[in-house]
Amino acid sequence: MSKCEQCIIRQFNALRALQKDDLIRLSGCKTTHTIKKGEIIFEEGDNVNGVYCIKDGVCKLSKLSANGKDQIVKLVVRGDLLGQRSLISDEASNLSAVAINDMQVCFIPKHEIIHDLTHNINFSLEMLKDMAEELKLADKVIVDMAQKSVKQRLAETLLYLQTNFGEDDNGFLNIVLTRDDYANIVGTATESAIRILSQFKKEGLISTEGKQIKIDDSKALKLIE
Amino acid sequence: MSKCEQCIIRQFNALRALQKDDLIRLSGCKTTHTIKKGEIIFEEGDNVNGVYCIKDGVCKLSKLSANGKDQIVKLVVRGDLLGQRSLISDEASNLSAVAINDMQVCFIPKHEIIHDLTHNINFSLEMLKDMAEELKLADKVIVDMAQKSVKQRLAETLLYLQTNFGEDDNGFLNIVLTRDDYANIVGTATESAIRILSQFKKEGLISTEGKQIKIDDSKALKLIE
DNA sequence: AAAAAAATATGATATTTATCAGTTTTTAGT
DNA sequence: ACTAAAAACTGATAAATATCATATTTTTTT
Repeated sequence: MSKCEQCIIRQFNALRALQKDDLIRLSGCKTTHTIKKGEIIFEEGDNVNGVYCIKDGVCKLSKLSANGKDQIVKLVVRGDLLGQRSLISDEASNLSAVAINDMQVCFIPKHEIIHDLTHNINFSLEMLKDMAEELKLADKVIVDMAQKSVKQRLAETLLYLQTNFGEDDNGFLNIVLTRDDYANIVGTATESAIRILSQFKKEGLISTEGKQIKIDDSKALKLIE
Repeated sequence: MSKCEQCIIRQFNALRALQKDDLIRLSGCKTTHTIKKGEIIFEEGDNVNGVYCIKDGVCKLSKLSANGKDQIVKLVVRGDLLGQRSLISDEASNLSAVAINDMQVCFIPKHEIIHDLTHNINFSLEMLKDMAEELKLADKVIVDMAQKSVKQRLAETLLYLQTNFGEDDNGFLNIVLTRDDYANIVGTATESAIRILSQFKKEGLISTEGKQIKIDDSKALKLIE
């Protein structure tokens, strides 16, 4: 069982504000889990009862729309917390979380997080800062959704993945999404996402090998109108 | 000069967590302002240096997109705070705020808010809760933008205005927006917003008198596809 | 290794939305 | 009350995107 006080992951999120004794307490009650690719961590409407600290892997946060399509709102990655939003509001989750990769996570029960939030002002302030940052990002997504074309949004998504996940030795993006995921990030029909990726390929902006995507001309992707 | 400790508006936002002595301190350093319809409160990129508490009136929070159109992200109303997001992140504002009505606001300097955030855990927790609520709302907007048609979004906006602002004696919405504002909330071209409103009118869903809009058939508006 | 299922791909077409151009109506300023 | 400017409106058309149908490829299961 790994120890929170020795875990470097906490430096990436609000848990960095906790002191040694708090971390030791967390270590005692947290549980570590392996989550397989495709597994549902929680669904819209579930009571989450705690916070997940992502040690490794990626999951998608999505919301079902009236027309039956899932809209991916955010990718949650190594170092992020998952589940804080609804914990703080003390309500069921407004989003579903599904693993995109095999994941390693620690689950910290709600009670413990509440304890730290109410007793450690540095922790609540860090949480507040993180939430403010998330809100800013969400505002940006709203504007992009409302004002940019599907092609632009898809190009931006590819560039986002490049800067945030990097590339492997062969130049492929270090994250593999289905075409359906791309469509659900960008907010379009799966066929449209596929079509645009094909077009990018024809124009030499990207190349693909199965689900893997390589960005060949990021400059041109940035200039997509 | 009105006194914070006697002001009921604070019950509507995180300031409700403050005790009498804190409120008296705020009273001493806050400034009260009248803002005329159309006036800019702050712009994207401005340093806001404090938080506005809205005593009366409405303003729009918007962000300029690459194509030169403003996207309205949120309407800020009586009882809301304005400017917390960027204050907490300690950075320039990511949004512009423009008065839609004549407004009455109190401006509380950054330093004072920071003082309360760092010394009063109830206050930071209330702020955190408010921010979590905002984030949930933003997630919903993202999904709507991505998955619903312009017509649906416009219908929803009308219903939102009805429930949040109510109607006057003649049944008109208690808030008056320009067609351009409607377009910028919904994320469409001004002509498209106008066209859809005209269509709603023809179909008997709404009626208009200048900029004023009356909802005649909210059931039908809810069923728009 | 074969069969079934799922994901990817592409074409044809319909629908939605944007753009451009111009007219009418409303608002604001003197 | 008059004028100029801004906002609202409408039509014609173009562009973007969704939908439906179907083929191909990849993945999973047996």
